[in-house]
Amino acid sequence: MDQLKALRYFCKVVETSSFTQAAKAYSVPPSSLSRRVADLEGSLGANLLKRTTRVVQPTEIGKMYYEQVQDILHQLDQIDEAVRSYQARPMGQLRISAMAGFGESKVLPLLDEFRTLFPEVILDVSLTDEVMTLGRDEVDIAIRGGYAPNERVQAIRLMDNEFILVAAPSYIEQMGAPESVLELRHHKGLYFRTPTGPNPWLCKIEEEWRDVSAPAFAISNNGNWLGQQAVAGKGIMMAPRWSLAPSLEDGSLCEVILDHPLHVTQNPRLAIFLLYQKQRYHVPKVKVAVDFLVSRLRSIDLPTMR
Amino acid sequence: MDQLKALRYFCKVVETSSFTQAAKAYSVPPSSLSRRVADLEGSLGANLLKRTTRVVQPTEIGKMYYEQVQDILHQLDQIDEAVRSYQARPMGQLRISAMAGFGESKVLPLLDEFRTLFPEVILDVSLTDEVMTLGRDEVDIAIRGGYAPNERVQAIRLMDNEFILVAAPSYIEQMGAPESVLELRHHKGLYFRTPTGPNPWLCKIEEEWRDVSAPAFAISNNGNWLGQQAVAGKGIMMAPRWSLAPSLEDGSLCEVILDHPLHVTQNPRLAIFLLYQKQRYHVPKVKVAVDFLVSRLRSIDLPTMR
DNA sequence: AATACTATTGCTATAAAAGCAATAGAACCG
DNA sequence: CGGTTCTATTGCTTTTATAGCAATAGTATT
Repeated sequence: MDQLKALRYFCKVVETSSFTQAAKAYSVPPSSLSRRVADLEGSLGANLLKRTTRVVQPTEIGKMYYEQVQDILHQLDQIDEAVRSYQARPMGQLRISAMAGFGESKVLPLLDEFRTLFPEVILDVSLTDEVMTLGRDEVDIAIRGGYAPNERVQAIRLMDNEFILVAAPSYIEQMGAPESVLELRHHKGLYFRTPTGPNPWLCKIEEEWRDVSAPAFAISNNGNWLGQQAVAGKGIMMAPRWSLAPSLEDGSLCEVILDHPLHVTQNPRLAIFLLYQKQRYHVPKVKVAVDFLVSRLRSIDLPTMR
Repeated sequence: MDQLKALRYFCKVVETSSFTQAAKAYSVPPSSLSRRVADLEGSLGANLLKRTTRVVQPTEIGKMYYEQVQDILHQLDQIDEAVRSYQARPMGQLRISAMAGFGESKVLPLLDEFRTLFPEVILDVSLTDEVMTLGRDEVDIAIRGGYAPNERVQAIRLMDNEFILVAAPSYIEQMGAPESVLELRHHKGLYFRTPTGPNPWLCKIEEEWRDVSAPAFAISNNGNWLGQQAVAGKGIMMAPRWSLAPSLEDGSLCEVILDHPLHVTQNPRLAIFLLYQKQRYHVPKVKVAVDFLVSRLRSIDLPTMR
């Protein structure tokens, strides 16, 4: 029995809830699927599908089997792709997902150079703060603020993601510079909205986390606009240090130092990571893109670091 | 082409470095293997093996392919076993690995009951502080002081593993009760040796970790013997709270409280976990054993908890 | 009750793998 | 250095298993 074929057939049947549909997908008669799946069930000694002539649905054990087998088939496909393309040139579609702000200011400017280096790689960059699932077929490379979700994913630390409090000189002149975190309640906060909600301002006072957010003047998921608001003296803002270099240099924004350090999460060492699947590193297009992005984005970090 | 068969053949060839040997393992002529592997290479468009008539060894890409394929085949086998045994009674050999001290005092006493409940399950318990690799075929259930090594392994917290400092009344009478961690240097330490070396005594003074171990009077990997030494007033000892309930109750040992809390690792919330592979939870023997051990060992925890 | 769609089964044709014997290449040994 | 032995591969035949088709039986829908 060609077990692998049987597994593929079985999965397709589960996905389409139909032998006929699944058969069409593989361009074979439904009888073939019926036989292969029956073989599979026979060799396992368990019924995987509840079948009436009208409805096909997996049994409890069938569901479990499907979940796991599907994952395995997916892994196999990936390995095959890796080997198949191993000795080929970097080419084909490459999907990159990056956090909106970081992607726009740091990643996009690099892509022209990348395209001249590897013209056969077609880039598909999506900037979003939604969390994409690496591992399913959707994304080749992700740039995120989180660690690796599992051991099949490699995470490379690109740079710190330390958030600092900034405001325009005009704002400070008008409102006065806060010196204590408790004074923030009398200020105007500009908040970045993540998919999980606006980022609060936290600080640890005597081993206890407290939310010392200022009243919100504006909330947006668009960092640029928030930055403009801050520069215009509309409010005070927590933003990642890497995004502030130009504004701090030309003096349009100043860092505000308080009695307690301010954070946006309880996680102490926030950082930005580049994520990819280890299995796929040997696919040429993935390899060159990972290496390129890591080399370029790590070098950006150097002047910011201390 | 039966791809799965080809993969199995390929792996066996890599493992034995020989088509002939691999063929024997599957009781088929070597020509079959040669053809299947050749097919595989054809479909991948890559040479997996360097072959002379005398030596067979994987190419660079072949090695990579082997590693990954082997893992996948292993997963498949496990899933199949889970499904095959799904509706069977709990039976067969079940391997449990537990930390020596905890296993002896907490796990072994339960096994008679387990055996009467599930007489067809043959228990194979190994007590060792060496770290066993769950995931390879060696162990079904492990009881350890660490978290899950990857997302395929489920970890269930059984109880705290807080270490406290204890000594016999006679020892305290003779040596005096230490009040500060810095006084420990004038005491006699009894140390438990883990595979990574004797457990030092650490404490955090002003955000800084310091080793405040007493000079060693005795070191052993046998907790029982160390306990006897402590009861005999030979020295002072750091031991997990769960192991001390009897001694503390009958007064043969007393807890020693110092100015700073003492630890044996920098990890703050030490605990004991039961580990098993999620994939295998549906294998009846594994399921009943996990459920049994968790229910029994968690209930032990209750009187110790606060 | 008739219709339309479904999964399954019996049968035949076809494709693929197994098995065997023969061949060619590589190391070993006297 | 030539013979021996063990190896992987290849040509050919037999055997097995799958594909493909047509017919059947079952289940919803109208």
